[in-house]
Amino acid sequence: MARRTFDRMTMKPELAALISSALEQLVLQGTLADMPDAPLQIDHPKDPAHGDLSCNVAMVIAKRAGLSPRDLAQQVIAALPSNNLVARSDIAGPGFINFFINSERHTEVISTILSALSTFGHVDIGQGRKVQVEFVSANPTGPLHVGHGRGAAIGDSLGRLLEATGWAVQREFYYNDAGQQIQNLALSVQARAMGKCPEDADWPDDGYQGSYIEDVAKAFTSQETVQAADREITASGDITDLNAIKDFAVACLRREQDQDLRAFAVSFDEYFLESSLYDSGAVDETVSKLVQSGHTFEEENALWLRTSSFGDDKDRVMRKSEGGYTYFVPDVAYHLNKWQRGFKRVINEQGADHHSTITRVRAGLQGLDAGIPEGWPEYVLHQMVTVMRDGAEVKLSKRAGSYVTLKDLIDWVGCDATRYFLVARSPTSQLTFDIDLALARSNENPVYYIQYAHARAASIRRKASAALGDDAETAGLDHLKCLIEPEALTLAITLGRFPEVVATAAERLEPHDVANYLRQAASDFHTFYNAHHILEAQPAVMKARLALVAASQQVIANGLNLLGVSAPESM
RNA sequence: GCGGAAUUAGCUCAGCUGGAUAGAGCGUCGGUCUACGAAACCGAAGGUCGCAGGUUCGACUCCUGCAUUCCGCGCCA
Repeated sequence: MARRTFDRMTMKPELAALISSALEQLVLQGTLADMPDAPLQIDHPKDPAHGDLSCNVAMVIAKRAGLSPRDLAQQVIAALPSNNLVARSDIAGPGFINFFINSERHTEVISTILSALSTFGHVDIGQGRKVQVEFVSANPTGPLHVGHGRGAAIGDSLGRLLEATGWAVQREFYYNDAGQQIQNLALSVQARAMGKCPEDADWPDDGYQGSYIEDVAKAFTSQETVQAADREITASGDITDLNAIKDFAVACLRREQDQDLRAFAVSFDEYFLESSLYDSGAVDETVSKLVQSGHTFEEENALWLRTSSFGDDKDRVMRKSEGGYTYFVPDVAYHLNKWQRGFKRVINEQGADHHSTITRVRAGLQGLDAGIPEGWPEYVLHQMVTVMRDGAEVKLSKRAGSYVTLKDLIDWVGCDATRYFLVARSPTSQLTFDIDLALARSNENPVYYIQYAHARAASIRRKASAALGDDAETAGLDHLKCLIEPEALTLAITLGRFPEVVATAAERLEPHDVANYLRQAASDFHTFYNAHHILEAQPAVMKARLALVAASQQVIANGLNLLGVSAPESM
């Protein structure tokens, strides 16, 4: 039912139906023994000479039919029912059937866009089902770095894509606020508060060295008050009270991370604290369930989980000989909690350096015998980011010391460019972030290239509306058959592909598809703009072109929105 | 050593889950503003898709080896 919104917006299913009935016809005639079992494959050819859509069915079934692909293709074409979609069809190459679509069918999408507006591209695949996207999930032990930025850009964009495809999305940030690293944080702040430096002999092992630790220490000793997402803490100033330092430091860094994320236009529905799993007893409960299920054993004073019976290469310690749990135990408890909250679908976006945790967490969940499917949860892993400037790698940040922060990037190149660059490449590729390119205000820079297309469209429409009033675009919908130039038709075809791009990007969990599409859409728009004057054409043509411009602006805005990048009216 | 990811034009990267002559952008070279925004457009040059086999009508895509790079491999998180 909901699928039909999608179907109406693309011509593929319509063409598939025509070909299917042609094949049925051939079966009735006895030319074919039966219908092909695989679904028909219909593609957009790269070469315009190969038509608008093409189908390979003749090559696929030729052998079984005992005919040459080209002969079979000829028969398929002859058996095609009459319709208003296909203007012409050809046989090409080894047996492709190429279809040329009636140009009115290409431009009718303009009406669809101008009535759907910001919902054009939405496709109801999820049908309101719940999905959780967990991303960023940085430890509150320091500022967010560029890797977190990549996770934030990808995760948030995934959320937007899933929303656009009909899912009820919940965005969650998991705070590891209970482990050894938090202890190190508190010790580092304490050391700073006592006037020590990382160079000193008695500086804590594995202490954090960035200058932000000094800031936290100063704030603590001067008894400042910090407002983090869900709590307010005033520092006692007592530098012997390690727990007080810990709570205060965590609050400080959470606040800083929250501010960075806000500057990055990323927000969350839920901040889930690891410590709450200890407080509620969920961790102990998880452990005893695993023990009951018989998937654990004791050895050398420690409790182990047989992760190797769930695909891990060796078994893993759950409870250390000194009594504490290893980090993946609360992770399992956390994911059980997600399952119990009713998320039949969960997507975790993380850095690829955490790859090894996947097997462990899934193994723990299987060991619970809680009816959780084997491949749950899903993971999207992104590879490392390196930052280049003036041809050299940038490694240090003033504030964090050892890594470039997300805030550094936003300060250098702005939120839009940062988000675009971090989301525009496949998560599986290592990413080189070129500061000089991101700063360029020219066609070197894809962000500005796309935004410029949007601003240009807005500018023409402002001029048109001042000269002609606001209804010229609507009137243009009655004259769409005036759009006959190849540049106009190419643009309209590209605009019409948008819902398919959104659906595919959401299904494959690959937001960079949208970035690539936008570059194509912007390019087609610029080409059309340069080839044909809009405001000086004959009235009917002018109005039709204005409608096309309005539709282009809308689609580019919708696409940029999926990436969390702004769509400026002027630049 | 084991596991994961990557390898495509000088550079940065796509390649729609197996389709036609492998594509963009940048860079290089050459054109286009007395008209709606030149932050743009048009054209040219540029390739052994890391290497070797295999699967089939058809392979950058799938399978098996090999090479190189990155990331993991703790009773750290």
